[in-house]
Amino acid sequence: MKHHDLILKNIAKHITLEKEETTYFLSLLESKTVKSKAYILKESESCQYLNFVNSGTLRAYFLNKQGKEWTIMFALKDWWVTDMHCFVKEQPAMLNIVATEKTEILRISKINLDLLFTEVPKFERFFRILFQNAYIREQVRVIQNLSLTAAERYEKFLAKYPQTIQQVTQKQIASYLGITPEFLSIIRNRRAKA
Amino acid sequence: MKHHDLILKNIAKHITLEKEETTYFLSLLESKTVKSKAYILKESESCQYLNFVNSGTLRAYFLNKQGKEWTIMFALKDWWVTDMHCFVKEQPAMLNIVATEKTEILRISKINLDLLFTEVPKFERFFRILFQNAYIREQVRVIQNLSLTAAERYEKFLAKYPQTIQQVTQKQIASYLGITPEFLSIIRNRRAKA
DNA sequence: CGTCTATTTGAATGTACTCAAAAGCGGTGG
DNA sequence: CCACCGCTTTTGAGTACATTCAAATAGACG
Repeated sequence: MKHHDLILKNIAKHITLEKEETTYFLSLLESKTVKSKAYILKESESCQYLNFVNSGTLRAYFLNKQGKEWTIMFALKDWWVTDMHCFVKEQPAMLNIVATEKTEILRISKINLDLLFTEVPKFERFFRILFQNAYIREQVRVIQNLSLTAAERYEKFLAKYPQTIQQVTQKQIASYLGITPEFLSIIRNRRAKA
Repeated sequence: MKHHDLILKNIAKHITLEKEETTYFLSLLESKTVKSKAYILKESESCQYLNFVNSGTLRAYFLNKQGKEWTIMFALKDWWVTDMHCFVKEQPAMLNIVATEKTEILRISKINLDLLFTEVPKFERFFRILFQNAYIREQVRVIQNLSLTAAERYEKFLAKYPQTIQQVTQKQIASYLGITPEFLSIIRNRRAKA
């Protein structure tokens, strides 16, 4: 499988590119290999890139004032991820993004993305649909966080993410669910008995 | 102030329209007055419209299996609102949308919106930016729901929404914050003392 | 093998909920 | 215009869900 196949497939879900548009698009991308536990973004840094996960897994998290981690998302293969707020508004990052295993990304800088929108306006459509879906997903998560117990949220998590989610610790899952690792341990224990 | 001034200003925040594009866009809109407590969308109905609030306030909420309401958003003047999931995927609505006071909306059907994207591709850009911002806002809400206590979330709510938010009851605010009305009452009581 | 971190377990505590009842408030009809 | 009805808000007691802190155990990695 070639380097760019996955991202081109991802894009083909929503728009159809001409050959020269494809070439142009690919020319704007940078490829990068990220070691397990290496960061591609740290809080307070500038957030210049929108990242596509070609293989591996990234985890984006937020550190609150008490120094606790809250996981915003696990970005698996075929996902897009960045600190969107800071990428868009060109402000220092609030999120940290770290690889939970060896990960290959393709990334595009804000400058190049703006260029892309100008040169190939079709991409406005692509990202319109991408953000539309992202918005819907976050809204569903808000509803679930409001209306479900921790145990129910854990079930949803298991249903949503494949078991293949490598190297993700329970501590990290707990921080995604909004609970302590100790309490997740209790939930898992009860669950195993039932 | 003319009927369409607000929505045109809203759009002008992100894209610039030619005169005939403006005319065409306006021709796709329907205007509608909604009485206080009237619904513009009910669960299981088809969700055909994307709505712009010209004046007044709408409230979108979700009913869970136990029959409890969870408020997804208060859409004030100058906001866009619909059950996005069902609008996009053309599925029965999961949300209810109701006017908390007399409200004027401008709405566009899915068919007309698709037409608009074809005829005036600039609107892809407009909605790309709109959804991008919506996504960022929901993500912030997720972070806050995870990492803040109910009392802290209430403070954020007060800071975010103007006092002018009419006719909104504490019960509804509680359902937005993810707590019971009883507990919001306690929070307000403690707050008044401090 | 030793070290470091993750996970489990338990006791004590805090946050938020349920249920019930009283008080407040707004709208409607007589 | 007032009385009543229905809904919202408040208050309180008892409870459940989830956290904190501490200590023991298990796993991962160099």
